[in-house]
Amino acid sequence: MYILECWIEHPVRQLNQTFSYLSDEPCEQGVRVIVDFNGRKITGFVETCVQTGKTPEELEQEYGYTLKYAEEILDSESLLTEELHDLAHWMSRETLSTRISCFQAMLPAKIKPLSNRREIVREQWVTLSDKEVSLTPKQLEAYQYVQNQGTMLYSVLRKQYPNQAKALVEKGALILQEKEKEAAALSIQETSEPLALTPEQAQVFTEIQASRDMVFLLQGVTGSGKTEVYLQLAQEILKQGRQVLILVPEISLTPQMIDRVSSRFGNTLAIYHSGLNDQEKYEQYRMVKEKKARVVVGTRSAVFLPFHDLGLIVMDEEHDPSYKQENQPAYHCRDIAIHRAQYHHCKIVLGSATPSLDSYARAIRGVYHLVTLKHRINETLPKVDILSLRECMKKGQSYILSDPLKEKIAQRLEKHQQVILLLNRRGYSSVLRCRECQEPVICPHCDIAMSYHREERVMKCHTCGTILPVPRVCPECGSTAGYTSYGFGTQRLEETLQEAFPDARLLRMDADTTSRKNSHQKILEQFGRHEADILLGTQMIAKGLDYPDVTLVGVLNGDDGLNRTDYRSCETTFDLLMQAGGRSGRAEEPGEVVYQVYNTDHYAVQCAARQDYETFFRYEMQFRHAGQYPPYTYLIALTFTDKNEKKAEETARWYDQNLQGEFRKIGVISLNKIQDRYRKRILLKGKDLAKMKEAVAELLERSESRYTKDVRIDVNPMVLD
DNA sequence: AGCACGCCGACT
DNA sequence: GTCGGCGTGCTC
Repeated sequence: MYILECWIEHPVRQLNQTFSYLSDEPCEQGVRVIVDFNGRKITGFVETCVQTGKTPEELEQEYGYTLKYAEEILDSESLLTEELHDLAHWMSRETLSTRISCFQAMLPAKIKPLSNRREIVREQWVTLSDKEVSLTPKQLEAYQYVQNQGTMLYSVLRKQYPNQAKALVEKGALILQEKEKEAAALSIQETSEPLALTPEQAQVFTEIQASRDMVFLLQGVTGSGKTEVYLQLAQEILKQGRQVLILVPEISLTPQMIDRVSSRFGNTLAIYHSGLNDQEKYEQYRMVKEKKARVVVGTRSAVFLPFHDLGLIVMDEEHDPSYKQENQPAYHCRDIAIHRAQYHHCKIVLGSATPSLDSYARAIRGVYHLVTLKHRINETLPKVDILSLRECMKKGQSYILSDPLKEKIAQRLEKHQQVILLLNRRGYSSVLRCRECQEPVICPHCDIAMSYHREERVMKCHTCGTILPVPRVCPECGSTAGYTSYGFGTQRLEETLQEAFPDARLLRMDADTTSRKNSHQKILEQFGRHEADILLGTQMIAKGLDYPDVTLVGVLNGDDGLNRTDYRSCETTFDLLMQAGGRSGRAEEPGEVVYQVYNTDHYAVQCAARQDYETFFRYEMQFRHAGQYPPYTYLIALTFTDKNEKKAEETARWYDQNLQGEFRKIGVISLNKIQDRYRKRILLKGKDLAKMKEAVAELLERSESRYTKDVRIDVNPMVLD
């Protein structure tokens, strides 16, 4: 008899412990079992399996309760390597989340320990049997068809010989076997040869190669050729027979990165991202596990793939916020990647034009090895114009599209060149305010102003998705005076542009036009084929795009982000402006960039215009120091939600009173209500993250269940809203 | 989270 | 008298 210690599939913090079950059969750590848990059949995840000679009665004496038998063992071998198992343990301590939630985050949906998981797709294959049977001429033909193939899919045979296939199996001439569906290997020809490195690239390449350090921060201005350095480093690792992981922020937004990697490494490549369905993810997972995939390009979740022998991890655009998972477990992909690199004794290259302040500060302190690419390949920096919207509006110009920008767009259109316009706000106008009382229309479920979408003539809440008609009567003051619009979004911009340039072909890209699968790629490909003159959209178009015909990039309301209260708002604004600058003039034509902003003198705007990361870094670090924000301190955010505002408040206060340690407590702060749930937050700020985590973990441990549910914990939060 | 147990209001 | 409201507690 065996005793299985199992983690139970359960979202509740209180149940972050193993439960013991009996089994007559042994099994490995990391297999799933079906168990009866308080009358429900749910999935468990085996932590240990220990043989015992004791009888059930003796065990009952020892445990103080009756152990149940596990009802079914689902897997014959562990779903996780030892490394990944330990990683889950480490991750749950780092992120203060439950063990089962970590396992779930690491495994593809098909094999997650989830009770409602869907089945792994199996398919039927036929092979020849050695049995001698008499066949009709047509059956013989079908038999020989299989003989030629050796083995083949039953479904394919049926299509070819619909009347013979079944008979052959029934006669015993063919044997039917079930197999797990395998991913079709990508059949891409390896077409592209390594490019010659510039002296600067070569210097960086050899510095990384020769160094014995593990973590590298590659800071390179946009267009300096970081990708080629990654690819050549990867090439070296592949020669040694080891695997390479290339992490990117969002696959659909970086099609050009995929193209380059796949044309270089061809069919040893696996691509892993959220756009794949469950079966596709599972197939890629197995490709990695069986070492069929040597190079993997993937988003955040690809950092958990079961590599055996990683030789290199590359994390492109390391500052990108999509590397941080906002759901529990709220992990940062960078931390996981570095942890895995340690295990595999391999190098990890964090690359960015605008590294996160945390990473750059670490690089300066020598924790990471800093390498830089200061020059663009074509040696031309884009010319950046900072246009003051204040000035333009004083002259009575449009606050959407100023005259100088309009002028520049007209010039490009005349020359049949392309223009990209960035505006970080979708919809038509950001808010509608009552003409009488000036109150905006607020979402009934969230404390957030709704935005007006002109095409559908409705109000939308961008937080919860609620859609409402424009109210005829102001709910605040009862006036029927109507509304005035303030601010503007991508829809309004599109309209203004079309009026100004009736002949221009426009493409809009934002969350409203890209809701369907692959619509990102379609829009980008269309633009790439020059089927449109102007691409306008939210920041999703600011990432790694590289179109030779684009000679003008405009950022509208580029400093909008500075108005946010978040401590990172300058960093994100700077990043947006820098990325925008990098999009223009990457080929022969000189590029031009226009920032249409209110705060022309702000250091984030000024430094971005000069593509000057170092100066921005120095300014921003002063600000962070003054406010004692990261990277000078560490933060842990605890958010409490409840439909009942008093309950949320009460729970938050309980934590506020009971959390003790060497850190400051900021709160209790009321956040916006979202989807009818009130949110309260406490922020811990301190110098010793380990001690802060310990204090929170210890309090969670001794809390009653009413205090541990609906608590969201975020260690090193990226956004504080 | 579910599901059972438990103690007070509106019904046959 | 009982059916059922959902507060509270437990899950090997």
